[in-house]
Formats: sequence, structure tokens, C-alpha cells
Amino acid sequence: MGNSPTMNDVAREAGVALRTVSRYVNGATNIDRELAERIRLAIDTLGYRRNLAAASIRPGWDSKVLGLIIGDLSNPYYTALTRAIEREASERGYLLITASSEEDGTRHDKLVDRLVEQRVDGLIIVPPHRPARLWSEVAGTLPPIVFLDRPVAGIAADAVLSDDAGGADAAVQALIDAGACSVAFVGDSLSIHTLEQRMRGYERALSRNGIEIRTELVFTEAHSEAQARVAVTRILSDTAADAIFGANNRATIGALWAFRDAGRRLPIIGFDDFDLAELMQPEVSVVSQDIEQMGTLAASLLIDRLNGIDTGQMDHVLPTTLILRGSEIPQI
Amino acid sequence: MGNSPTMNDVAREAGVALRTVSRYVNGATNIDRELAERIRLAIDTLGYRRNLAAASIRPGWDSKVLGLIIGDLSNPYYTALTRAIEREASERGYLLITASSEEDGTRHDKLVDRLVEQRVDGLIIVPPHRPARLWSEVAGTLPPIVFLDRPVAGIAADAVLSDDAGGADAAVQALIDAGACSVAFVGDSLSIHTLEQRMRGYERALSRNGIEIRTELVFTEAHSEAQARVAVTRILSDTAADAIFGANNRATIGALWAFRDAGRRLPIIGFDDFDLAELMQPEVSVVSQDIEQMGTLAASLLIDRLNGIDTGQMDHVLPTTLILRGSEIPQI
DNA sequence: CTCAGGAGGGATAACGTTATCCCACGACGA
DNA sequence: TCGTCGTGGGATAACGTTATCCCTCCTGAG
Repeated sequence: MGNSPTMNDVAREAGVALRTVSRYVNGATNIDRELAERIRLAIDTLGYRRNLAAASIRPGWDSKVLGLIIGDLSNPYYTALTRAIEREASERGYLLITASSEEDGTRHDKLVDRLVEQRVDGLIIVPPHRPARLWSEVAGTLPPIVFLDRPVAGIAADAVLSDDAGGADAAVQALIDAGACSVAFVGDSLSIHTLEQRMRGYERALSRNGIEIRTELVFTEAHSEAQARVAVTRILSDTAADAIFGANNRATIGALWAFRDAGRRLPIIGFDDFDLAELMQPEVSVVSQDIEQMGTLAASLLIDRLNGIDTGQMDHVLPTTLILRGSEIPQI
Repeated sequence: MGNSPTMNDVAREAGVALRTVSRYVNGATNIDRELAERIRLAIDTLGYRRNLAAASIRPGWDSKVLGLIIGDLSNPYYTALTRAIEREASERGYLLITASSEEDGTRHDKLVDRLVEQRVDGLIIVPPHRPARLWSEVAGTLPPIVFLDRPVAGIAADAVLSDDAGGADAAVQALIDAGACSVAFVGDSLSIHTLEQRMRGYERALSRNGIEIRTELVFTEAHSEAQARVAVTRILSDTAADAIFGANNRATIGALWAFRDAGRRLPIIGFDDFDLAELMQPEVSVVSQDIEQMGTLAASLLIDRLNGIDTGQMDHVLPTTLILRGSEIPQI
């Protein structure tokens, strides 16, 4: 069966040397008019297509493919990041291999290995919550890497982060400004860097306002929407909390469920905006990360580095925006 | 600067022939104990990693990379498809290059060319609304392709589709069962295959119930959430519609906005489920596509074909599910 | 002790591309 | 008219891997 035609076939068909076809395909200008036309015709006749994979094994030729490893493709936060990254990559001529670690350290490590062996030019990585392997233990030469959402120790690389502490601080302050005294924290495990930072902001805002932290108002077992729902139901029935800080979108949405279950609500502000926040009643106030910019910046930093623009490794911390829509106001 | 070590370097380091290292790396069993150990040590010492890109240029060796072209990475429907596909691909040892055509025919065609030239093993494609190039005009040998969401003429390939007409029919019937007589259709252009099919279902349900189609109740200019919002606002003020069929998720959510703007609502059922449909008041009834299964099936068909399991090309039409949550009931 | 058979390692040729090097040919100046 | 320079095409060597083929060495049996 006719395999796809090679550059050699084109050369033979056009009655021309292989090297000449290569030059033509690569857009060299100094090619004889007539020969160029013959080559064009031969390519058309045979239906020739370059084999980029073969071309990229040559030294100094990169594949123009990037790898992206994120934690959870079902979380809108990560899909929005993916979209921004894909757009920037595509605009600059790169393809993007996207893979999901499912927040599993071992799976994550396997994906890193696979992508490195696939010889992607660079990697954008959201580190898993519980890393299985230290970066210092990774064998061999790694391509340039940009970390996203969470910083990583033991390897020199750029990281693009949000100002989690600042955003949480602002949210809690807004709740206090709206009259709250006992703000509950609902979120995932503090072993997750972003959650730990948000907790820090929560504490900072409370202590600045002379409010002491009460451990019975801190819930860090809300790993899912369902668990957040349970936690907030408990808050409503068992505690004297008069406001809630939802430390990520799952926590916030779980709280909304609990509010509906209980038939009553508390003032709430959530971390991470979500699609229909404005369609809720009342509209849900949130701390919004500039996801678009995070993704674009990450891809941009990586590609710049691939093109030799070395700006030195550093953490890039992007500001967050507090969007007040009404849910921070106590019920009348 | 030390480029990454090659298999040759490993062979030299281990004092062994190149071929032997290759066999070791590929998991051959009949290798001398001592040599194997020396190779293992050399790989460790040098930090050697296989170059899969180089390996895959050999005939008969595929890259184990698939390409996915979808229309719009910001639509949750497509991100859910992507997720299912990535999961299935990953489970079967394939990486996935995901790219978005932004529903632009030309951009789509460029992506096809690029992915083919990258020599992905297979393609999963959501065709753009307005194709720019006919498949019969595409040059050269194409890898196996599975089309998703919309069928394509002029090329032999599998297609995974939803029963759009049936789903729409069921939704409209449910609205009629709940007492509606004048059901409005709000959706995108009928040049989109899925929308055309949903219109067909809408018409079928109406005519089965002896209701004639009134063109003033059909809105096909709702290309975005905002436009749907405008359309439904007009429906509320200018027409005698007593129910709405939202022909895709953008149309449905736009309608919810319009309901809020107007302070009153009509019975509504939407095509495509969305995340917070159950948190709305009333909960929004929808026609749900089995997105998970669509993605899994598409990836599975493609990979089966790559592995030589040829089931013959055909359209696979998956059933939809009508989920009634209350929004189809008229206001009291 | 010798021969046959089998197991496994080594040289070498692909795979499809790009880059280096050289040579041929044409044009222009002395 | 001859020499030199410049332009552009052709042969050939990589790139890192796998596969084919052969040879060697070891073992076991006659």
C-alpha cells in the first residue's frame, strides 16, 4: 500500500535533487523559477506533506509542541486556563499537548516522563497537591518549565501565581465591612498551597480587625462540592457563624446548595468566579483571578524562553479582583 | 553544552552494542543479566531518556499521539467532551494534542494540515459550522478520523452524534404536555447541523400535536448568550409565546437572563445540561446529551481502528435524556 | 572430541528530514 | 579571450531510533 510520499518521491517526480525540494519547502527564495514550478506540480500531483516529526529530530530543530499538565479537566478554573494557554500557544505557532494528572502525584510524574520523552519543547505544569517525586530526583535533561497556580521547590523555573492571600484578605474584610463578626472558612486541605495562602489571608484580615480565629469556624475537609455542602449545613445548624468565606469554587457552590437545603443563607464571598454567579439570587460576590492573563503569561514566558529571551526565573504573582455583587450583605 | 544523552552514549558508557541497549529499553527478555545491569547503571548515570519522537519516524512505529480539533474551548459542552476523550486516550496510552478552531473554517483547515504534518496517528474532529475546504480537496494521505457532534460529507469516516431531533422533539412534547400551545424556538443558525436537527425535532413535535409552526416564534439569530437574551426579551414583550425551547446552552442561559430582566418567566426546557441548572429557581429542565459517552466512544473507535479493529465506517447516534426539574411548569 | 544447534550480541541499513560541502555554469570585468 | 566571482543545484552526512542479518560463543549430544 502506498505509504505517504516523501520528499525523495517529490524530488524524483520533479526530476530535481532532494536538497532543492527541501529548500523549496522551507521557503528559500533563490530557486530557479522553472524548477520551483516543477516541484510545486510534483507536490500537488503526489499529495506530498512534510513530516514535521521527522524534521524535528534534527539538532536545533524544535518540534513546536508544548506540553501542559493540569490537575483536573473538569474544573472550569483549569479549563479556562487551558483555553488561554492554547490560544497564546497557537498564536505563536505552537501545538499543545494537554494532559490531566487527576491530582495524582504518580500519574503526574508519568505524564512528565512521557512528555519529556516525546521531546516537547517546553512544559507548563500545575503541580499536584501531593507530589510523589521531587523535582531534584527527576532524571535527565528537562525542557524549560513554567509552573502554574502553585510554586515548586527544588527546581529553577518561572511560576505564575495569583495573590491568594491578598484576595482572601480582601474578601474577608468585605464581609466584616458588611457587618460580619464570625466568618467561617470553608475550603480544601491546607496542604494545597493556594488554600494555605488563602487561609493566611483569612487570618490576616481577622487579626487586623481584632477578631480572634475560632477553630470551630474553620472547615478544611471540603474536598468536593458535596463535602462543602455538608460542612456548610453543619455551620448553619451548629455554629454562630454570621458569614462564610468560600475558599474555592467548589466550596462556594457547595455552600449555595446548603443554603437552599436549609432555606436560609448567610453572607458569602467565594474565591474564584464562576459562570452563573450573576444569575444566582442574590448574585454571588467573588474574588476573581485573572485566569486569562495567568494562562497567557505562562505560555508567553515559556515561549519567550524557548526563543532565547531569558528574563531570569521568578515568581509572577498576579493580583486578584474583588467583585461585590450583593451576596456579602446579610439577609434582612 | 551537553545535549541530552543518546542511546549511543548509553551503549558506550555500558560498553555494549547500540542494538543491545535498544532491546533493553524496549523490554526484550533475552538479555544477559550482567549486561542488562550495566545498561541500567549507564542509563541512570547519564540520565538517559528515550527520544520517542525519533523512534516514531520509523515505519510501522506510530507516535501514540492523537489530535483533537474542537470548535470552542470556552463552551463547557466541548470542554466536557475534551475531558472524556483525554481520559480514554490516556488510559490507552495515547497523548492528545488539543486545538480550537474558534469555529473558523480556515483556521480549522490550517490545524488539520498542521496535525497531519505532525504525523499524529489519528484525528478527532468537530467540524466547523462553515467549512472552508471540502474534505475531498484535502491533499495527501489522511490518518484515520472520527467526526464528533456533526457529520461530514465527502469522506469515509466514523461519526459520533447525538439524537438532536429526538431530544428536541421530547423537550417540546414535554412543554406541550405541561400545557403550552405556543412554543418559541430560540437558537443559533440552522446552517449548523445540530441546530437544524433540533429544529426538525421541534417541528415534528408541533405537527404531531396539530400545532402549526409560526415563524414569528422561531429565533435563529441567537449566536451568543447576549443575543439570546435580547431575543427572549422580545419574545416576552412582543409575542404570545407561552413556552420556550432553548436549542443550546447559550440560548437557555440567555433566556434565564431575560427572565430576570423582565421579572417574569415562561416555561422553558433547554438543550444541553449545564453545571448549575439545579441551583436555579426553578431548577432548569434540560435535554441532556451523554457527553461522557460521546467522547469515550469517539476516542475508542479511533484507537480501535488504529489497532486494526475495523468495524466499518458509520454514524453512531447516541440517545439523549430528558431531565425534568420543574422549569417546564407554567408559573402559578 | 567433535559437530550441530541455539541464544544473544554487533555491525549496518533504514526512517524523512536538513545542513555542509563541492562543483558546474554563467556572467562580468580586465 | 581568459579568469574570477557568484549563484544555485547535487551528493552525502548527520539526527536518534529500530530491524535485519550475520557471526560468535556456549552448550549438549553423539
